[in-house]
Amino acid sequence: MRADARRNREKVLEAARAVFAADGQDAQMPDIAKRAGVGVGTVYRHFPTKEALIEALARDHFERLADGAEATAAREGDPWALLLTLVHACGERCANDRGLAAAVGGNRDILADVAAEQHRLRAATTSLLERGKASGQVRADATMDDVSMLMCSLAKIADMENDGREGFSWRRFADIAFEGLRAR
Amino acid sequence: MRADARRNREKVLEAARAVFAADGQDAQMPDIAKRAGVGVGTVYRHFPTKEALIEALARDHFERLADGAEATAAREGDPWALLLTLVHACGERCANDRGLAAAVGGNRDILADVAAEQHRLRAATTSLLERGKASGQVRADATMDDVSMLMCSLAKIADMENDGREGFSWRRFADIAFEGLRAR
DNA sequence: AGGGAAACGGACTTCGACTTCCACTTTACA
DNA sequence: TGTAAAGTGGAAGTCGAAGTCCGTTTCCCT
Repeated sequence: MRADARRNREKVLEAARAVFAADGQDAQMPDIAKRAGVGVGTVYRHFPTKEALIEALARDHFERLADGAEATAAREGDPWALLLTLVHACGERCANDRGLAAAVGGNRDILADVAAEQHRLRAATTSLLERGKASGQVRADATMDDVSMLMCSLAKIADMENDGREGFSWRRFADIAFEGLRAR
Repeated sequence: MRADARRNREKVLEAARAVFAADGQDAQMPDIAKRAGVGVGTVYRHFPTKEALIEALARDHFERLADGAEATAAREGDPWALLLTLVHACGERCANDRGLAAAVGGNRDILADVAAEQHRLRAATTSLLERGKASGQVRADATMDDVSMLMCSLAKIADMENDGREGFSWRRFADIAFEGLRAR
């Protein structure tokens, strides 16, 4: 691959990240091209469709999420606090990136393309969840899917907060909903 | 208004209800017209834009939600159970109607148009919330917005469940997240 | 009954997005 | 340096969905 091509590919990815972060899934290709300082043709040379571009970004995002989750799961200490950390990290990222929020709460097509990363994320979360159950802090019937739902709903609330919905706070919501997983 | 016009208006509303329930916000106008057994021109005669049609349906939905909430709030008995009933009713309706789910979790334009109905819903919920606090079942710092966020997230989870997302269950999620409002 | 206004239907227009195409430019290599 | 292949830009093409228009039909009132 030619050097200028590789450079442009990076510029496109970088621009796409920014534009999708700001506008979510309905970011527009010409905007991305303009921001990258290239023509739309160049964008399409590197990513045959908009969906392919979204997928590349989604993979990137989920990789980071999974990395973060594995790092958190590897830490010593209070499982409850670590789980909360993990959930907060998800909220934080979704709040800063509407594209990610859309991907997390999004259609199954995209999620299928990042199945590997998703699996790592689930595995890390599950291990923390089990630790939490063992320590008696997490309710015994909690499942990975419960945490999944929590994360997805969190993505939605973060997105609505970004939309300017009064009184909405993803941090507040995360704290409350997460309490529902506590053993009693 | 002519009799046939009124009849057609009802047919359109009825069809729109069904199509939006099944397809959510991206239901298509020709589909609605076909289902109603009329031409698209007739649909546009009664509702100048797609948005106007959505708004009419949303108002209808929120009216029912508000009515249900007020009825629940007026009942005697355990405030906690009544609040849960109310939250479940919201989930149930969202699960049965993707249009409603989209409206609840949706853009502020639509919600602004049903401000009055939303206000009744909020008022009824608030009164139950206060009863719950007074009885010591609900955490003292809970707010109406917390319940709002819970309902919106519930709409999202119900929608994802309808999308066929494995392991997702709005009832399960409602129960868990709602527990987060319990006083400790 | 009959005339005129209201309503209807659905082909057509518009519009806004994604995507393609190709004349031109840049790079890499002999 | 010259040349062929790779890459570029952005105007034009395509496509799907919303919305319009007008000849035809239906209804209501006298």
